[in-house]
Amino acid sequence: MTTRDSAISSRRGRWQTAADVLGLLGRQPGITRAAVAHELRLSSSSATEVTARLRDLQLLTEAPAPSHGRGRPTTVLLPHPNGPLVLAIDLRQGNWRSAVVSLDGSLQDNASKRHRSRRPASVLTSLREVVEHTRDLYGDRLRAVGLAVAGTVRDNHLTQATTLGWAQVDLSPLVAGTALPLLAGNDATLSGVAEARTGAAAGAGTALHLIVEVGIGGTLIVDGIPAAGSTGAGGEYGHMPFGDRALHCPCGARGCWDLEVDGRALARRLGEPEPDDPYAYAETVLQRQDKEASGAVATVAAALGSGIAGLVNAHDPDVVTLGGLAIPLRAAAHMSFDEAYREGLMAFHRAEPPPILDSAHQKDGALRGAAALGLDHITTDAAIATWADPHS
Amino acid sequence: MTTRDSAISSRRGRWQTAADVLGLLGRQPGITRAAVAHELRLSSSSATEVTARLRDLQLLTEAPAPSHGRGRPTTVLLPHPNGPLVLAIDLRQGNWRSAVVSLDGSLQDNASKRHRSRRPASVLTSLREVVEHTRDLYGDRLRAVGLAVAGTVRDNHLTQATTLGWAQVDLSPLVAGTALPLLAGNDATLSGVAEARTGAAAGAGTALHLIVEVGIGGTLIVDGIPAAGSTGAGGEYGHMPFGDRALHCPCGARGCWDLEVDGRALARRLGEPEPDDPYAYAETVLQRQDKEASGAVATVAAALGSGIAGLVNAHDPDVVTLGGLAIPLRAAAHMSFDEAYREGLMAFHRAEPPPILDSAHQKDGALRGAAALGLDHITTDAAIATWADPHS
DNA sequence: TCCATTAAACTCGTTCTACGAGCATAAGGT
DNA sequence: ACCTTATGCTCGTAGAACGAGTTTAATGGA
Repeated sequence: MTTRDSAISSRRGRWQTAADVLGLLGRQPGITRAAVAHELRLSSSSATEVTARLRDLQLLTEAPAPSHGRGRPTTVLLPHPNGPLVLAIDLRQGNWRSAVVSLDGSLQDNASKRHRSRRPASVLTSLREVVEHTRDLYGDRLRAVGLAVAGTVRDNHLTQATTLGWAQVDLSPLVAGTALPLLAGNDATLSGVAEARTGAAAGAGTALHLIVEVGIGGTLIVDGIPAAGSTGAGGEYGHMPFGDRALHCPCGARGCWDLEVDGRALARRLGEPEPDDPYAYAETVLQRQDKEASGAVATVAAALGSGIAGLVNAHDPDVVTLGGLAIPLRAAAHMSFDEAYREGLMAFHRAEPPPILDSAHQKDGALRGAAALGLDHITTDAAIATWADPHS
Repeated sequence: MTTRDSAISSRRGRWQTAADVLGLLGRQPGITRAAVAHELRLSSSSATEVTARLRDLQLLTEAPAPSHGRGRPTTVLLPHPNGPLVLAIDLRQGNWRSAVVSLDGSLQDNASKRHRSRRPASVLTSLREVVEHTRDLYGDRLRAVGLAVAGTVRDNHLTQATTLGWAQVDLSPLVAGTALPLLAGNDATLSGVAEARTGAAAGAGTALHLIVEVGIGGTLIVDGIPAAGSTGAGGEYGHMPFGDRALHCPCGARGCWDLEVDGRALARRLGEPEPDDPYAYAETVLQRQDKEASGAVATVAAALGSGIAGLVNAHDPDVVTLGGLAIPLRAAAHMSFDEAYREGLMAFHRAEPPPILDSAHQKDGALRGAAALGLDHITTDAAIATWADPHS
């Protein structure tokens, strides 16, 4: 009992306040030291102490802040040039993107590449090279890898990835041999996290994020944390039975909302066969000016608006953010969308319906969400303790 | 948008560990001191210290625990006979119930009374008498009042309460003059909290709780915390458009799930007029043995099962718990319910569908949830500090 | 019966975060 | 120049949690 295996945590919460400061730095880049002290309710002496410790550890640096009115000027907290980094990767259907991220969430060394082959082994090898290259470049400064994938992730295994056409893929080879922790998550979930942390839903207690690509994905985010569910499959709003029960969904259920809001729905309305690439198909339909196309778009936009209303009734979010095709879809048929949204709301919500905003990060969302996942990992109490004393 | 200035300050306060211990006492009544130390990862010296402090403050007492095998026996932690108490109240349509709750969540002094008049002023006066009587009985030991109401609550104001027929009622008169904090919440939400803490969903990371009474209410609970939404209206699953869009719901929207799963739906299926009391009507239909009734029950049970499947697809809960009429409804038409549930699930979930369990607390759920709300309030760092030094 | 074994509680000295009080500092305003 | 204001710094203290070592109260075998 005396020799407890708690070698990791010398003392509980020892670096907790330091972790909070670094977390704030990621959520509000460029925040001043005085603002940090105010937000975390620290006394000025504590702020002095914690920043001094973080400076000593090469976790952050300070630069003079532009002064506002009287009083001694404060400093802006910035990530240290030798500070820890995270590699963020967004694995998409046709390509991947990566970036190296510092504690303030800023992206450097952006890279991207189309898949030569879409087979898991090939893609993972390609990504592993990125990881190793980054590792060679930054050495011990690189502390974690955050990964966004278009699929359901649980314990670093893909359990479901219909868009990629993968199944049961172990993602851990990505970091095998590097001793780097891999933090993987669903792309829609992570883009929602990015919106809630630093995007259009920043500051919202409850935020709902929805992305239309092929079908619809999304996530409910409460206080910055996504409701990931038991197996990481939380946020599959596309498979709520909002639609026509006569329609069979590839998922096995019937009447899925998925089938009403994407390129497949547009094709059905236009009497055309199901497109191979529903995303590209939807983009072409959205560019057409004819009456038929705009009618189909209006119908689909209405299905989107009415479903969102149902989710707003259920979750009562502060704000809803949209990504992917949902943005041009709404823009192309604002009237139909708004009407369906309002009519689907309970009277209770109609006086002040939650605003529906276009996502601020757009295509960067998933990458920034992956970055946030990685940063969360390296700004924990335990991770800072390890950084402070690697031999502990 | 709500600003979350307090969400950030997760700093460990002076009494934080003591608060954690008391919180554990409420979740696992009868827990031993050794188990607490193990769960909170405290060293034995810390456990000694924290229990000693809590004993000195008359927050808990210790009793010898039955020994299991060798070794020095540990003690069971029990609420102190002079320790703090919470008054829990469940305000229902026709009556109210109350109980005095100690730190282990046990209910004493149970009371209940039918409303003489259903008008807000009359009911609130009646409840105020309960509060004052309890206050007189227990003095300073009474620290908070937890209240469950069948309506939407925000900042201790009822903003919506169709079953009670109330609107915009300020609940604070209940505690006016007593300086007691009032913690009010929705009854469905709170019964879900009770299930997640100490009931059928205990230990679940993500739990979905659904209650059918008149319409359907519920809540999504992540790590013991309900997703209350922006204005406290989270969990209104009854107003998702799972149903027939031709049907108008009193809420203003169309096709609400609400209309498919309660007494009103049964009446519609049976070709009868809408009942005045859909709950009682449903109970009589459930007792009928004829073919027509069982057909209607099967249809309604299927609507319930299929909607739950949609919510499971969306939230991926570890477990679903049922309350109210949902329990006899499922029992009466298990086949229809199960079939609709399975068919509505995505293939992904079919291998291992989340279990759907009857609630453990049944009619006590809301009361126990109100108790949990109150206990949460008095087991915070700040509340313990005030208890320790009332003059601070 | 006695004693080794075991798990847990207790004691003591140490570490270290956060704080309060008081002082110093760097701006803007008058 | 001098006051005002907001902020940062220094120093001493409080007190929670810890590690190491010791004690205690049970079981179970010799």
